[in-house]
Amino acid sequence: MTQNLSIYNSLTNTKELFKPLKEGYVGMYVCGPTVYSKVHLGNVRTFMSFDMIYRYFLHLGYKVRYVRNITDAGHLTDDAAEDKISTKARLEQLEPMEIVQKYTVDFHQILERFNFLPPSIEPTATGHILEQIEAIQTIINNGLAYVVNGSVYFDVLKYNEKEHYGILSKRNIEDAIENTRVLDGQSDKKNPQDFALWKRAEPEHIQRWKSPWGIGFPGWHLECTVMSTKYLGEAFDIHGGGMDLKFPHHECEIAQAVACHNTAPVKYWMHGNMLTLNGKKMAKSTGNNILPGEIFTGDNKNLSKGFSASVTRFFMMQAHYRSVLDFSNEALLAAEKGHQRLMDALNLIPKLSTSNKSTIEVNLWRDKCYQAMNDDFNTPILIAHLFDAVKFINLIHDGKEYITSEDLDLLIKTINAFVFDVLGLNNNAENSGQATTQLESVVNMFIEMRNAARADKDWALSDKIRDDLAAKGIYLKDGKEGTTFSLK
RNA sequence: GGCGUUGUGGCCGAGUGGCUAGGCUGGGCUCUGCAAAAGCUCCUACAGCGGUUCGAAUCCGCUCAACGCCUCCA
Repeated sequence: MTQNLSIYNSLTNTKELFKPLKEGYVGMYVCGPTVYSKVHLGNVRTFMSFDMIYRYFLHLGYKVRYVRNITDAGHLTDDAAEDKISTKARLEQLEPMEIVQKYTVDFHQILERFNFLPPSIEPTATGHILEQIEAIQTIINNGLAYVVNGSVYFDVLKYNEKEHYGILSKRNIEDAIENTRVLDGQSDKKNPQDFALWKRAEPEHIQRWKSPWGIGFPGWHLECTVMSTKYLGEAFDIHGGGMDLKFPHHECEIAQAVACHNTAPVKYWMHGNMLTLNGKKMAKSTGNNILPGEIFTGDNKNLSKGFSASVTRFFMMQAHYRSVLDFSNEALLAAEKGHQRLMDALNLIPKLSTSNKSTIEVNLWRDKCYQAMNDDFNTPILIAHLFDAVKFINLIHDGKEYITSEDLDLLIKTINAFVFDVLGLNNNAENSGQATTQLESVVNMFIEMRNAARADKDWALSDKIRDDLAAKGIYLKDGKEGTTFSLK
């Protein structure tokens, strides 16, 4: 089962059979958030894709070390020698680490709400300044970086003499040079393509550390190289991130790693695609975004109502992680109904009766689920198969198909594994054990009263009970084998 | 301007050189006191124009459109 998993590798632009560097183990690094503001739903999508991937590896029995960093040292902006975190800090009269703390907590709370598994290690850039300085020194020693006025730059042209800068993003440095815009304040660089490894801190700059080249702060590409190497080794299996990080960020990571260790750092590069809103990429800077909190409350001009975390997750899992997904209220409403249908079927499982023969091929169905996931984590196909199971369950419940207890066990085991362990969905209706049991007994009481009324053909009372319960979010359904209810 | 991706039925979204995606919506039927649910069923698409092929929506070319990266960005 684990042998035929194939992964689309952005480095080769092909699907490749996944073979871990060390049998049975997976090392995975994913670029985490810059904690200078609230994450928006687009950010969440990428992390969710890799959460699903992490979950599937675990499900297959791999020992996974999943590293996802927190960028708390800030990134350079193009027009000032200071970074986002420091800029915001001054505006709000807060310590940089106060901003970091605030938005790190926010990030964690959001992910927890969406039922994310925590990564194995969540290192911070500020916690690895020493390692970054060491790496810079190594690159300088290897002749691939130079020092100017207290800053250190990576010498892209020099690197490109022996290596290919652009191997991931499929660019040629020569083309890049021709098309580079002339930017102000880059006179320190030998070449516009060069990127900062260490940046001198201006006097007003708040985040600053001592280094052999003076007081400053690390360049934004370096932390990922240093932290991935430290926790996963000089070469590791999977590096993930959003499509928009491919260039320059990931390209620079490759160059830095090669410059340090003379070895390609990553075997499989994976890139999740963007979540768009109104056909455009979500971005903090343009205001074209939805915050996760707004999804829950519905407090956004693009939303007619709030949606649960699990519905949102289901919506995202209905698209392949490498496809652009467009967010819309209409799509969310559709996802909500589909999600409900899936959960209703799962709730029906305990009520199924078994037979001495099966009229459905559970083994075949199960294999199809694995085939879908093994084909580059194709969750939309998996979900299509899950709806086949929904149909099975409903038909068995209606007495139109039959299943043995062995097959039922397999069905339950498989569907639970995929719905809850791999896709990470929640079944809200069965969340709180005791409360649910008590609610169930009370609702069943009403159902009995209503059945008595129906037996007397007292439709007025019967309908009143149904309508009043519906008004409280409890919906009755009259099936062949009695009345059941669902919560909304 | 350079590099790249995409264009699928009312909507969202998979996939494929010839064979059902799936979800949502709408129509019909079964069931039902009614409704809901469930089941069955119908509406059967692949931007446009050429080319390759026995056969293309799937491969190639061009056109149009959209998006992403080239600057911080999931």
